[in-house]
Amino acid sequence: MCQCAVRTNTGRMNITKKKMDPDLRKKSILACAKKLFSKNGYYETQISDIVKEADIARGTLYQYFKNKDDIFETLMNNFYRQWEDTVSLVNAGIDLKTIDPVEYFRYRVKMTLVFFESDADLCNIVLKMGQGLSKHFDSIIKKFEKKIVNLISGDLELGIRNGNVRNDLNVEIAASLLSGAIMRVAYDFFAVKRKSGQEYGVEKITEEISKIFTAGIFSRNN
Amino acid sequence: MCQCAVRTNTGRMNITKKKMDPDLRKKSILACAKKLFSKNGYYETQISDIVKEADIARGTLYQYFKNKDDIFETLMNNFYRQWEDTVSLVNAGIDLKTIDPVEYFRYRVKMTLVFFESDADLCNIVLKMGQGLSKHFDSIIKKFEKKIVNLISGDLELGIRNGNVRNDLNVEIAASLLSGAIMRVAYDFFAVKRKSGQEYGVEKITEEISKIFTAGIFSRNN
Amino acid sequence: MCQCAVRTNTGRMNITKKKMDPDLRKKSILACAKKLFSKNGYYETQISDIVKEADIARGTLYQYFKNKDDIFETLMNNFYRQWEDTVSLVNAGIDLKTIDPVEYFRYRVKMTLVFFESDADLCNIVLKMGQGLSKHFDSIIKKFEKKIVNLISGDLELGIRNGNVRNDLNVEIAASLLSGAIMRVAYDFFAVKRKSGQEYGVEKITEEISKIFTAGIFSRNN
Amino acid sequence: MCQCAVRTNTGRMNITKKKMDPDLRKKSILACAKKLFSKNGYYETQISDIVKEADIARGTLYQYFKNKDDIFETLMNNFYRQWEDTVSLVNAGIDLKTIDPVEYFRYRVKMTLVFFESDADLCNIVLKMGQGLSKHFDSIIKKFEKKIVNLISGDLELGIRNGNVRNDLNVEIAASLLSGAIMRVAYDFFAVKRKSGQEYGVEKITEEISKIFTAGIFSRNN
DNA sequence: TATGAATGAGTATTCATTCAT
DNA sequence: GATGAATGAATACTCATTCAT
Repeated sequence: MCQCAVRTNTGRMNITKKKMDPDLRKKSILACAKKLFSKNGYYETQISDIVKEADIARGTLYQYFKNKDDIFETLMNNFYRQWEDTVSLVNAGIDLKTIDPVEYFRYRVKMTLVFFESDADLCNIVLKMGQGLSKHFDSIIKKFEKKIVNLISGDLELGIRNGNVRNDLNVEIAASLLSGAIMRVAYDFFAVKRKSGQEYGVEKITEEISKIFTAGIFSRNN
Repeated sequence: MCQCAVRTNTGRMNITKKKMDPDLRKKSILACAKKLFSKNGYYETQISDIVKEADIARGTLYQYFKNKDDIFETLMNNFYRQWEDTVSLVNAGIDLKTIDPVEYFRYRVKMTLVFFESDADLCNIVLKMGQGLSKHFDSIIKKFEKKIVNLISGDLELGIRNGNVRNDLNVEIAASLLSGAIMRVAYDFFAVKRKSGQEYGVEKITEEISKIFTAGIFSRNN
Repeated sequence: MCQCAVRTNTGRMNITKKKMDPDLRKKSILACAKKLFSKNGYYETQISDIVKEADIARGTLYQYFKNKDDIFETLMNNFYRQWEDTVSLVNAGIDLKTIDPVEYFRYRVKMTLVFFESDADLCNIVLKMGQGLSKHFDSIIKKFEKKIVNLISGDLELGIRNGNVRNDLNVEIAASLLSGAIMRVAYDFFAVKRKSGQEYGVEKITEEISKIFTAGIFSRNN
Repeated sequence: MCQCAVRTNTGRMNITKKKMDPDLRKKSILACAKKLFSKNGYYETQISDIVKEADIARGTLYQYFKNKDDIFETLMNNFYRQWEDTVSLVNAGIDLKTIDPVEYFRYRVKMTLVFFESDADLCNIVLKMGQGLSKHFDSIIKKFEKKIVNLISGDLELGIRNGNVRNDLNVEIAASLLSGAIMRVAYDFFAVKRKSGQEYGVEKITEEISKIFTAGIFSRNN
């Protein structure tokens, strides 16, 4: 159960009123929904589950959200905004002029992982269900997918212009590859809790990813 | 209030019945289902859609499949079997003793892409919906995911033992990364038809992936 | 081919909704179901019949009962409980020490008939469909059947010990016989409305049954 | 599986032809149906079950019977005819003029039990499902029920006229009671195999039933 | 005559949404 | 605002019966 429900028992027999700041209530519903969507997916999560988890009445939910889709969309938009904030260079005070390109790549990877690590449920929803949802959500998902690929493409093209990235690199393919690689690692190591094997932190994983893409996998003599 | 009808007979009456070889019919249903699952996902594909697409009666479908899940599972298992066949080294007559390690890596990547390219719908289903489905399908999906990661891990470990792969590579992370990278590229370039941009063939993409992982992304001086 | 509609909203729109005390509603559904099961049997009673009879929406029924079986089981359990209450000696303040054995037999018979007479529908369901239902209900039916036979057996054995019942009576056969006899009479005279012939009340029938069995079961000195 | 199927394998691959005397085939289907109706009841017995049990094709069944009801009706009518034969006095060469009334009662009871014992399945169907079936079968069931009650009533009235049965006996109630008693005993001891307790034969049970009813029904001088 | 693939009306059940209280 | 009983279109699945082979 969500811990966010404040109960103010005013009635006597079977009416239990709960007064809560609308903003908090909305957040609480979102939190519960996120948890359930993450665990069971969009289709296997029922309104009644969310309502139970949030400890509110069925009807109450509809005072905060137009419908089930609205909840999901809100979650996705939040995700999108947070992701933009996290990976933004501006917020970090990075100076493109002075930063070392490999350092720069490492930074991007790290921030992406940091973001995913910070909210396993949200990350789980996006990475797991990604594109398996109805046409309805396509636009939102696609927006995010495009953004991430564009970001990577931009970085790669910049690198090529600066001579830091080899100029025969196919940016389109590389961007697709990088986004798949990083998101999959994030999913495997942060979204689903690893049953066996060592747990790695963001630093360690960032390091490995950087090394692979920086120098490749094979020994130098190849 | 109640008409109390003893089940009225419902057999068809005056429309010509087309009998078909059961094997063909099953395949036909599977083909239609695959197309629709690929297009609309599992949850948004209705039995009635499949039945309409296959141009059969509702009941006919249930003579071939226990239920909706059964259809999907069959599809997934087919996918799994075909994938194993395609990427198998044995079938290709590869000799691990003599093959060049980079060549070997290129071969693995290529066969995976070949496989995904050969059946865009099947590939779409697996890559798109991957883990976003009900708990029900977890075992099948997980089996495939595990298999692909194990395969990559095995290859990497072999490479390390042979001195072809740098021995400080974290195999666990690298395997996750590689599977994500390759499957994402397959999805982007084969499953969803690219709206804009150039179309690349398997050869071209294999080449790019190999280059990135063989030597890294950055220029040698890094 | 497929319209791919994301579940359209289906809540009611413009018809006045009558809210009812849940307890009353449940009782009302049960009453309607009882009536229909009695009239048409379990298999020939459709959920849609019950829903029509109760003047509620399809979905409403499922807020009160898990499924069709659940309704039937509830009815049977109610029956069972009511029967126990009715035939219980405790409730009637009977003193086994002082009561005349024939009087005692008469009392048992009478209370059973009283019970069956009080609810023709319930009695009809049990007596009519008795053992002809699916394996599902076996346990409930069997429980009742066993209970009634045990009750009679117990009475007979007590009678034998007290010297009131002839000691060469085969209790097993007699108990089966008595339960069949009494329940059949109850069914013939209370459950199905007699088309022709005289209507008898509980008193009259009790009297007749007692007369027939008294001489055959009890010791001569009675 | 029914043992009645004669297989004449003429085809080679997947067509198996069985030629059988139409009368035998019909009997075989009836035997299988009886077994299944007895075990699972009318509604829980599927055509596909019967067909499997009889080891014939679905369509073949419909060459022998109009529909499912037809099979059941045939079974019921057979039952009815056999019962009439068994309990008929004529067949037994009984002389009403000379037979002792108690002996006569005992004979009736015994023949009824003999009949039920001879075919546990048929007996099970009738006794178990009795009146819990659809309106459709009502007429058949009712016919049998009425017949048995009439038979008993007739005997009792004759007894009264002859002074063998006490003249204050309520024939209507007694007939209902007797039919219920005897059929229940038949069901308990012959239709369902007794799990525990002693097994009694027809003689023993007839004896007990006679003893119980003799004293209560017949005039004291008997 | 035997077969069994095909049929489709019928049935139980679900669940997002509404609205009287 | 909060509640939760009521809604009913939608959906999966069944199974007696038919008929082309």
